[in-house]
Amino acid sequence: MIDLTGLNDQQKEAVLTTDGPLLILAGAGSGKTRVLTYRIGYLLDSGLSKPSSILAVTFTNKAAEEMKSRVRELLMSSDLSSLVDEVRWVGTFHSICVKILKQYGGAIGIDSNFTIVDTQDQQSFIKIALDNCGLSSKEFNPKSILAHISSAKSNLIDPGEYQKNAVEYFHSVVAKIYSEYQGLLKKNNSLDFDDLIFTTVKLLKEHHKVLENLQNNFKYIMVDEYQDTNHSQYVLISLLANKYRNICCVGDDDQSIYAFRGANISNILNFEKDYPDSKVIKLEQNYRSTKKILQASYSVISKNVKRKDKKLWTQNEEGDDVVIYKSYDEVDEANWVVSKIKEMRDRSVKLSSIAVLYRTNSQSRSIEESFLKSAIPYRIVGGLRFYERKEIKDIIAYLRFVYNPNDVTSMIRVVNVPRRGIGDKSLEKALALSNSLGVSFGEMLLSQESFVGIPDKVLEFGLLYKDLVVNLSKMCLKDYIEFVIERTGYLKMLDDGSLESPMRIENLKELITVGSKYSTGTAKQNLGDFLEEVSLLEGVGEQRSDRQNEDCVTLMTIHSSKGLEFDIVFLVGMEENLFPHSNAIISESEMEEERRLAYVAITRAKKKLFMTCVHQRRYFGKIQRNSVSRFITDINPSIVKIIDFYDSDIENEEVSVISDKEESQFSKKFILKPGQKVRHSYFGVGVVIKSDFESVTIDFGGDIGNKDLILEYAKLELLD
DNA sequence: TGAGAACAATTTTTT
DNA sequence: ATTGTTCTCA
Ligand SMILES: Nc1ncnc2c1ncn2[C@@H]1O[C@H](COP(=O)(O)OP(=O)(O)OP(=O)(O)O)[C@@H](O)[C@H]1O
Repeated sequence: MIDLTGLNDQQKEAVLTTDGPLLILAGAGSGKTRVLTYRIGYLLDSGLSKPSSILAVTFTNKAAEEMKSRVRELLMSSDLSSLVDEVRWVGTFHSICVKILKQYGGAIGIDSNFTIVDTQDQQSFIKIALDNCGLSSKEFNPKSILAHISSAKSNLIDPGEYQKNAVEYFHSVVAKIYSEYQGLLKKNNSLDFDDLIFTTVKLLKEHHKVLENLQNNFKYIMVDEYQDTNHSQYVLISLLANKYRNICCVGDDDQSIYAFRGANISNILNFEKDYPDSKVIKLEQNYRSTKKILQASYSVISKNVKRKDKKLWTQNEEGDDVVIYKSYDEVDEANWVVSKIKEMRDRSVKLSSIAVLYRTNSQSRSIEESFLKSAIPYRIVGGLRFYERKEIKDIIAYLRFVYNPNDVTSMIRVVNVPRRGIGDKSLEKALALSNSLGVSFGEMLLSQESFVGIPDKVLEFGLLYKDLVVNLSKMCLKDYIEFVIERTGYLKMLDDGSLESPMRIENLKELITVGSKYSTGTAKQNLGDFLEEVSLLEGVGEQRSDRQNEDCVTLMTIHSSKGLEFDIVFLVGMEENLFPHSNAIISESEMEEERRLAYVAITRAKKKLFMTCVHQRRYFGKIQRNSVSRFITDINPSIVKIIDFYDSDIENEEVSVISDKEESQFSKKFILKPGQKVRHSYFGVGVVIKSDFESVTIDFGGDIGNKDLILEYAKLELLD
């Protein structure tokens, strides 16, 4: 039995409103995901639906994972554990579309063993496309072209239509490349991320049978984080829901943070127009955070002008002040965070209840280094992604070529890795041969005896390929991956005693671990599923067995933290130009998105929130100074406690906190004249060069030289 | 063909 | 600052 007593009245209503269109519009931590989870549980428990008739989608892997695990937990504790494995249609938009395309894609000429190309592959294809069109990739930035194509695809615009709409010269170039690019993908039996959705929509629109089939199957559809859907995803959902109209969308317009990749808030704002018979439920009680954290989040989000005001309340306790640490540089910042975490660990706080969040992936570097030194276990989500690492991509390329003898792209990637003396010339010759004979490159290698004119070195590679193919059905996937790494000479190549080699070998071991999940059946049977999992980037690298269950701190971008919650959150790099990011500051709408992002970040915290900013930070190897983020100064000072870096060496930092307004007010009154001698507690004695109301430049002489300080925080002592 | 030099890009966020 | 990409020459 599903126990609904853990829900408030509105939540209960949302769970029990099973039929007809339903929109749940609610702020952070108000239990939206909880409602979805219980709704799934209730649908199953009441017998209203079979597990396979429920479709629940969201946008990020992390959020999908969260939803899956919450559903599993609920079912396990409600005597419904037998159904857990049957709830199959819970996942990201992309993974759902892959499932649909694998099954029905044939109708529009999609081979069921298609590969999904990642960003790097996409860029190579664009470069080739440019080349084929006689255009230079110097003149036309491949990234920019890709961005245009991607946005076209999320709006369901195909190359032909794009061409028609093109006004500027650049657009017509994009149109040409777009068309060429699609041709290349097709030839390689590949789809990119945007294609997964676009193609599925096309399939549903063009093949009524398939659409009907799926419409009949998905009796209940639920979408989490609906504010993040783009046009193509919106159309997809509308199509699927059009029969039963039992569609439940959940979201929060204040948490829309993916507009940069085409997400459209009007999808959620227009829900009531799309479904005039819909019911709208608002949830206003926050169950996650303390009063102070909630207040901080409100003072940030309420500054957005293009926003429907909604206010959350909570019965949770007042909680502690938001602690702000102003550090010297990113190393100091990281060390401070780690030292705080150490203190907490010593007070037996669970590390898994702690998260460090940042705006950009690059910030994880300094934090990670500090963690490594301190030996505190941590886990980085996303970032320099596992699957993007060269060694992983290389082995995957071998596997793909084995799986699909047509996959020339993968073959080209590894044919000479490690070095086999196969250069452009030999390769071109061999490729031309297979092309002219109309056989796949793989087939040609396998029956090489029957072909003349293959270069010697390529023949040798062919023997290796043959061996790989033959062994595919002889062992399980885990052993097979190991075999490939060994047999191709890849391991030997890596093991060259260089600095990175142990790390790379470690990564390959991790890949083998991912493969070990497929323990039943041969590699031949599982390779397809494995490759699909890997290309959907579903948390590879986090599945490492030794890390999975270990109690460790989570490091991730704010974007990937959406939908999650932690007792303790550290928000690092709270500086102007970093967060809000410099690229966003010029545009009003992007600025609002940054602010929503800050709102998401703050509302991840349940009990304690720390924010840090630095005095100076290395950026492209250069030192940059930025002022404190507006998202810090927007918070009501009465719930904030500030700690400055030069005090932190002193034993008890709590004592030296400047929290009274009087004190900071007082220091603000100083207007320093050039030539004034001052003493700074960190840099020592110096001479003022120039000063205004807020900041001061001081020459400390020697190695330190000129420093720009913020008057308010640099507690300066005047000397005569 | 491969090694090394010269050069360019990288750091906004995800699938 | 670091890493990857392209160019040049032996
Ligand atoms: N009625 C309730 N009673 C007790 N706890 C609740 C209740 N509703 C939600 N919670 C708790 O509040 C927290 C936030 O819930 P949930 O993650 O579902 O919110 P959300 O609205 O999805 O948040 P977000 O918008 O940030 O994703 C969870 O820890 C959940 O267990």
